[in-house]
Amino acid sequence: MSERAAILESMTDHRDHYHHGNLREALVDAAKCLIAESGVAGLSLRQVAKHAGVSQAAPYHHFPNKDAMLAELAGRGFAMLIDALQSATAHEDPVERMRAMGHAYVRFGLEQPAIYRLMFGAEFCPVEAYPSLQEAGSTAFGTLVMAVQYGQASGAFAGSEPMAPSLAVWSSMHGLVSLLQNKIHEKKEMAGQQITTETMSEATIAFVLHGLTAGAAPTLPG
Amino acid sequence: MSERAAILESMTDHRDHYHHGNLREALVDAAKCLIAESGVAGLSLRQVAKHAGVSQAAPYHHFPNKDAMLAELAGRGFAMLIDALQSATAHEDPVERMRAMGHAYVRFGLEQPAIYRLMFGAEFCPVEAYPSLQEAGSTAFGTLVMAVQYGQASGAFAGSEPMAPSLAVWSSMHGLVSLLQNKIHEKKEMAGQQITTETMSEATIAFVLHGLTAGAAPTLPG
DNA sequence: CCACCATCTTGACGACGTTAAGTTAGGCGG
DNA sequence: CCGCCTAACTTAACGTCGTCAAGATGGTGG
Repeated sequence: MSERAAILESMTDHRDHYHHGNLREALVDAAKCLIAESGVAGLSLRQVAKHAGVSQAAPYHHFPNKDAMLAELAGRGFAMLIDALQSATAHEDPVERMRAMGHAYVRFGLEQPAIYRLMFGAEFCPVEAYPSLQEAGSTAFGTLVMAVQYGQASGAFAGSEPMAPSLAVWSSMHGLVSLLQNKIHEKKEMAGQQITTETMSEATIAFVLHGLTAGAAPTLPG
Repeated sequence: MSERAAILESMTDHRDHYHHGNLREALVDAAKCLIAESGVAGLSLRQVAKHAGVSQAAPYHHFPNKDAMLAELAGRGFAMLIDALQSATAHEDPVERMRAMGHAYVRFGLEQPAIYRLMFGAEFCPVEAYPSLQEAGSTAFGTLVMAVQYGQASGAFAGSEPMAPSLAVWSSMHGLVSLLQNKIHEKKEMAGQQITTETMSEATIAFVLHGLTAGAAPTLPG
């Protein structure tokens, strides 16, 4: 019980011991919290440290610099995204699987907008500098490619080359998330139409599915 | 001629006069230059000032703060984008017009990646705080909507409601630009395929056009 | 019981955005 | 033609930032 209490304490109160116990996790949690409030650009390492109840320099004993900490956040984001995408494979029907994948992607982007921008923003935390992040991104994309292949193999999707349609689908979903994050459907009142997040997602995903299933998919020169 | 010489001088040499002459333009130019090199996040107002040959506080006589200067940059970006999109209307054929519009959009995003990210990044220069930017964005989107309407009216595109397909097209193009900016086609070697920027754009635009022309376009609940 | 060493603190450096107060110089009334 | 007015610019400063160096702390193995 004492150990359990110590663990609980280390997760809730970070000021009892000089040695924090689990500062790394506490920092990541604090960063995740602050990033969700103020965005990536508004995040400061000093704020994170203060929020975790430690001094300004403490984080440097757990991360080489700020970018590395953001990379850690992005890495966890990729893990969450991959999980969400793979859970869509519960659907047997290729079309429904793809639809579920699209919805999962959009849901992740809207529930974790700051982390999503961190992952795909290309402006913070140079993803290029962290090979593990590139690998995570490739894994996530691979999940989509496999779903496309699954649909093509079953005859539900046109074509046999999965890369081009996969790229198109990913582009569409990524763009959709960007537009939804900017709440473009709430501004400009969209010619009087009442467009919600759900209808916009539904419409775009349906548009993409329509492109996947009907006619010949565009191909890349192999 | 003396006046002309003064103007030319003010555009090239910014250190001759205590009164700069045209510092506002010089600052915008310097910012455009620096932003293209180091990205939006790496831009500092002090660097811009130094690059223009003035002191650190000089910009504050022409812009209330850094965000306002970024907003100016973004505004000019939107103007460029709108011009590029509208030039696509030179094509009579609705499909070719839409294809040209897509290519123009992608070209802009790849030729001005930093400004593009500034315009659509949602992280810098809060677009929400500058109504003129929102209006510019709506104008740009309106250009696309009109092209969709044009295609629907001529029977080339399915459906009669332009908003849903327009959103889907915009999403796809925006996502495509993001992926291309991150050079996702160069990494991961794409299963051995040699995918270039052009083939990827072509394939995605063809995919979108296929969705626009074939079958029933998805609709939004009116 | 002590010495070790990872962990954390304090203090500092340069760069940043921004403001305040002073300086310069072109233009206008006399 | 002179002197003032004011916009445009300067220097100096404040607080915050990322980061590093040097010192303090305290649990743990010998």
